[in-house]
Amino acid sequence: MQNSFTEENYLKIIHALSGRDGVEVSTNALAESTSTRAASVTDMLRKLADKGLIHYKKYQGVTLTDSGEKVAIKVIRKHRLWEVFLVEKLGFGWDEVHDIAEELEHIPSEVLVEKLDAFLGHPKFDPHGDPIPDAKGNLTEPDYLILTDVHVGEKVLMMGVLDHAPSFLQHLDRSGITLGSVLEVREINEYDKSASVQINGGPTLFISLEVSKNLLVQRR
Amino acid sequence: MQNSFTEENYLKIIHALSGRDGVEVSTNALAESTSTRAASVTDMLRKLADKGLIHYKKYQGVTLTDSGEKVAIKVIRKHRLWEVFLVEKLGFGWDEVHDIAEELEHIPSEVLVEKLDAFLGHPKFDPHGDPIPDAKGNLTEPDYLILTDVHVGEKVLMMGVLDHAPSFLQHLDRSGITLGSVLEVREINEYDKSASVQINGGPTLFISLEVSKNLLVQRR
DNA sequence: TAAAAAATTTAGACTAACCTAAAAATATAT
DNA sequence: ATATATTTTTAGGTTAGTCTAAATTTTTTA
Repeated sequence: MQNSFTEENYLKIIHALSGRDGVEVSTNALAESTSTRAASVTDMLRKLADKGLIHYKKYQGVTLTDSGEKVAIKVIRKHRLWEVFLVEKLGFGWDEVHDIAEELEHIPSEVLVEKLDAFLGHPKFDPHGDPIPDAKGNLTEPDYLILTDVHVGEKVLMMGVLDHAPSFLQHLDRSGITLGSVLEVREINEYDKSASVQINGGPTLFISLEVSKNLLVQRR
Repeated sequence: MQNSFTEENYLKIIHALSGRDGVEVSTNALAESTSTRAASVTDMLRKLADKGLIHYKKYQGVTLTDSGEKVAIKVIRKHRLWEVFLVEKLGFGWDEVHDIAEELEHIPSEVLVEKLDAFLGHPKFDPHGDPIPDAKGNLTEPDYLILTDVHVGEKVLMMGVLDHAPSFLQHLDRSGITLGSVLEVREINEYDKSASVQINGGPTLFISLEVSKNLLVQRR
């Protein structure tokens, strides 16, 4: 049986909120993320549970079943592949593609996804550095550091972002920080934890804690 | 205001059934084309009329208003551009793309369409030879002949198909007939109007009236 | 041109996905 | 440990798009 646009969105969001360790997701958290009311979420959870896509006991929160996880990962694969297409082929900025990919991710057709993947050269990461699940549904989150965990003097490689908000991404653009940038932490301000960071051996700039918390990096 | 997936489909189908001269389309014809019942069509027509997208008087059939025409042509533009993408970039066959394009055509975003158009090199025709409306909504149907109107001895260029059914397109593939093929009518059978046609100066084959009726060609 | 047939619309219902308001269960705090 | 606050569910409603069955209008035919 085929899942609806809405069902796919719930599964995707449960996957995201559930995290790597598959922790229970609350009704309210889902209401927040789906921009609906808790009562509507309860309706949908009953439906998803009936279809065997989630584990649901009243008042206890939900987790994905294996079958629900499979669906969620397929949606994520499609979302991230379309984002690569939009940026690499159509020339969109990384701050512009989320909403469009949000629509494209629900286009059904296995063969479309596989042909798109091949056309794009089987990319491993999307324009925000998020890993793209393979055709079999294997999704391995690389264990990056957050910039706040980097010590003064260390040089790291910019690998991804946690916040995908256009305003955040545009801020990075204005700072000259993109995927692959080399960041050297020069100084950390004791008072507000802001950092002085040298970008690609060039200009040094101040990065607020808020920004640091959303930058995923890799040592060396 | 934004039109729904379903509304867009009705407008697109009314456009198709209405033809160049904008003739009235009947409720039953729409029921047939949308795979719904006449009663459902009536409901939708009232809604589209309320939105000013169609001219509708009870029992009299419908035509598009200027505003409805605009929406229909935008959908057609998207459908045909996505078909070009699927065939030219992803390597689908012309017999495989209709259903996928049927989904993609409803993805909203003006800028997506324009970037896609540019990426594809502003194509004028889709993989079935149908003209692609430009960004301003100008759609000029070229006046092709149907193969049945071609006389014995004439050489024509294969420009498009009227039937988009996969089985028909696959039949053409097997016959070696594609867009751009040169067809020379050698003989027309008086009895069943089947034709002997030489393809690209090579093999000559028999083409039934049913097939001839669906081939759009141009004198050269 | 009246009767029969066909096409269309109306009436009343259904499902998916949402809502508000109220009730029930769980969590927190004194 | 009980009262209060928070979270979640239930109950009952709404809208878009569909349905069937019945009523109405238009078209065809005799």
